[in-house]
Amino acid sequence: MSRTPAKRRRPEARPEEILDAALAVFTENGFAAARVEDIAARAGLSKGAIYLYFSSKDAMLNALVERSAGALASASERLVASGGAADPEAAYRAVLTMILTTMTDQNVSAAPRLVLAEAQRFPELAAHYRAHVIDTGRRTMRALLEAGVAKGVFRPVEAEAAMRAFAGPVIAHMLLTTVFQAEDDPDTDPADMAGAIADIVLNGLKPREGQEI
Amino acid sequence: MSRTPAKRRRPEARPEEILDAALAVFTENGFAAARVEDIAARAGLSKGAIYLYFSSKDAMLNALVERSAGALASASERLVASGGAADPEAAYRAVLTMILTTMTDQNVSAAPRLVLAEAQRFPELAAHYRAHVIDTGRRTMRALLEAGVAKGVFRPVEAEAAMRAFAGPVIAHMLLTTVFQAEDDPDTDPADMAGAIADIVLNGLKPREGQEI
Amino acid sequence: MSRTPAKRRRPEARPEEILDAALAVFTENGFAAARVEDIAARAGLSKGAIYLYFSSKDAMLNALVERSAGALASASERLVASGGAADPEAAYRAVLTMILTTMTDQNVSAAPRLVLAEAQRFPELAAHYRAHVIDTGRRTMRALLEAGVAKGVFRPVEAEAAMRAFAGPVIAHMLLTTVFQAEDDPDTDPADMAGAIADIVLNGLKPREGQEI
Amino acid sequence: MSRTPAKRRRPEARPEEILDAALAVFTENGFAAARVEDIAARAGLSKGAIYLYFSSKDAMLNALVERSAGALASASERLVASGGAADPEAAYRAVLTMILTTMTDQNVSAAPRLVLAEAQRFPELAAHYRAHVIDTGRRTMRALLEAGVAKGVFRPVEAEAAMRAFAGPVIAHMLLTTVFQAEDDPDTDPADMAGAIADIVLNGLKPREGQEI
DNA sequence: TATGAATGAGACTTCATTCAT
DNA sequence: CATGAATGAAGTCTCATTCAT
Repeated sequence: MSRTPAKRRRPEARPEEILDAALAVFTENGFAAARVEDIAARAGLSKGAIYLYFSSKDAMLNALVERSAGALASASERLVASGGAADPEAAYRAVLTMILTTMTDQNVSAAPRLVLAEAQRFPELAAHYRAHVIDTGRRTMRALLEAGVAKGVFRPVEAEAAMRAFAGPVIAHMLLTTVFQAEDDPDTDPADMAGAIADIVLNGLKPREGQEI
Repeated sequence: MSRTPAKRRRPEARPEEILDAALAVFTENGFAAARVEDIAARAGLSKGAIYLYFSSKDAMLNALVERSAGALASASERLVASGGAADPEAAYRAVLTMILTTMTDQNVSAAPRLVLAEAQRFPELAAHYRAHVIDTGRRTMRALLEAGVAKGVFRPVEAEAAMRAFAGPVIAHMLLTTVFQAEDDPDTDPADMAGAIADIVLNGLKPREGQEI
Repeated sequence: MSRTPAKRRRPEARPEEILDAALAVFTENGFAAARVEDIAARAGLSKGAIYLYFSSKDAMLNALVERSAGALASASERLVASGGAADPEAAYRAVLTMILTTMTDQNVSAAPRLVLAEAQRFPELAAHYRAHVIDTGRRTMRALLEAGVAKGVFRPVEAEAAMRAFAGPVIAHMLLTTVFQAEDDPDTDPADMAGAIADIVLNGLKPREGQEI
Repeated sequence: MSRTPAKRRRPEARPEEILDAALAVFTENGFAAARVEDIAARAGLSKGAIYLYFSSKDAMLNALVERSAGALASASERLVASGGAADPEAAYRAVLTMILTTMTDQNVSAAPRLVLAEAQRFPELAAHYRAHVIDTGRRTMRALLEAGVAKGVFRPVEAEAAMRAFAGPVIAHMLLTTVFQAEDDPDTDPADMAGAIADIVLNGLKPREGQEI
């Protein structure tokens, strides 16, 4: 008459697991339409247990975004450090390839997409992302650009425009391969796509003879 | 078994007015969190009156997206037509300037941003936008690109990559100036930004001597 | 540029037409779920016009029931008058045949069924029907019974029981052939059914030899 | 994004309690006009709790009717079994007395009355009752009748007519003592009434000398 | 008289959150 | 720590009723 042992839980990683579940449910249904109960079920917990780890649904969203922002920011920071100065062109290609490859993965792009979707409704969230992700990215690119100009491989261009030229294609690619993906879309290899985009953008930054600016 | 009444006249443009109100409320709060009553209030109507024009909240979203998609698609189509073939570079500059200028207006960018936000949750909506806006844009760009290659002012580049290079900066700019806008952000002139971006991208498409592909 | 003439209306009978429409819609959907707009449509009028003739939905129900009650009561009263005294047995057979034949018609039974359905919710309505229809019926039957007893063709039986024995089968038949009718139910001829029922009930009222009460 | 709480224990008989409450409210106001909140209040629960047990208001009505149909059908079946064959006349008297006694209780007659009221609007509901209650009753009566004919105590009469003669008075009595009851109505003892009705109906079924059919 | 746009109360249903166990 | 029954606020949608035309 004894019960089955049943799986023991590893309670240390609980919050992380919950956030994973929350991210999945949020991206699928949108934050407002996501039900805490679904998140709980996905995390293998009961509704009530969620509140032992997070004080509210909002708190989960915040934690999620912060986690994502932190990851992206530190990734970005690692990039500047890792010898971008030595060969800015190669660095840019590497960065682009890496980002496009990662972002093509639905799981990785989920958090940024979630931010995109909810930013309007939660300004603090947008602000956080802006402060951590966007500004870090901006610094990264600016550094890359300055290094390139210093080495003579890039023309001196307006930094904000360069930033849009750099980051825009990444966002476009992410959207086209996730939210706006059609079933019959041929899925291009992210690395190839990164290469092709880099060809255009880097070429666009090259100094042209007989050109002042 | 009794209620209270009220009055008002019907400017037969009601549906449009309601959609305008809906767009505003949806972008502000997100679709799920938007209350029909708020939309009604903004449209100067009572809750119930909304349902004389739209059968449901969902129907409003659909109508909204269709209206926006139609507008964008026809704008895009007009572009191909209007002598892009004659001077693809000038055409690209014109297009970019136009789009950036319009999209900087919160009211114009509202619908596309709404689609971005809700696409995940409403796949049919994403499909509609994809079929009408994205595919039309794709055709437009491809035509521009081919014209340029034919004239020898563009290198032959991978069309999908070019599309990301073309459209990406626009999206990036829109996001940076709307959702991720900080108060202390200097607001750059859209035309200047368009010019700067065009410099980079067009330069990136120029044939370079001693270059095969 | 002239408009078509369109059918002129006969405005005198309006209220009656509206009541007919109301009866149809009420029986179909129940009073609460019936929509004034549907009644109006059925009557060939606009929603608002209904209120020119009836002050409320409730008023229509009342008028309806009163009309039906009046008809039934006067029919019942005519019965007593029409020489029931001469041959009570024949009179009972005639009455039963008549009622069963009429009640088998969905349109005729509609009002009584409506009363049955709504009586609980509208006590005044039930009271009205009771005072006009049921009590008149009760008097009719009592007269029939007394005439029969006087002539020696009926035993003296408890009047209330006789009333249930008389009226009950009619109600049962009405319910079985309307609300509880199955498609594959053979539809018996009302006159035959009336005859068969009369056989049983009249036989039940006959004096039996060696029987005191 | 926040609510208030409360508590209570679950007597695991919740569904039954809710159905009892629902039956009361439905019969009082009719299904359409009944408010879930009132049902909840009568069951000692909050509005929301109802939906933990029933998925909708409709579901409650269905459950209610099924519960009632089951009870009536099994009661009816028990009757056939319990030696109706031995003495059909006594059996009929017993059945009639029992039913009239039970049905005079407002609580017992509530469900059938509800079905009567809503049958038109919910055909599946009528069909369910017909299949389970009416058909079972029909079989019961037919068995009783055949047993009586076999024993020579009943004349062979048309079964459908007999059914109406049997069941009709019960329905009539139920309606007269519930929905159409006047305050000043003397309330007759159900057993007496059953006896008086049985006298008439059974007498009506007796074979009469010099009678072929 | 007749229309039908408009109102707004109201009802069902959902779901974040709490707390007794 | 965990559960899940319970609460109740809130939101969508319906529809009786009114009134400007």
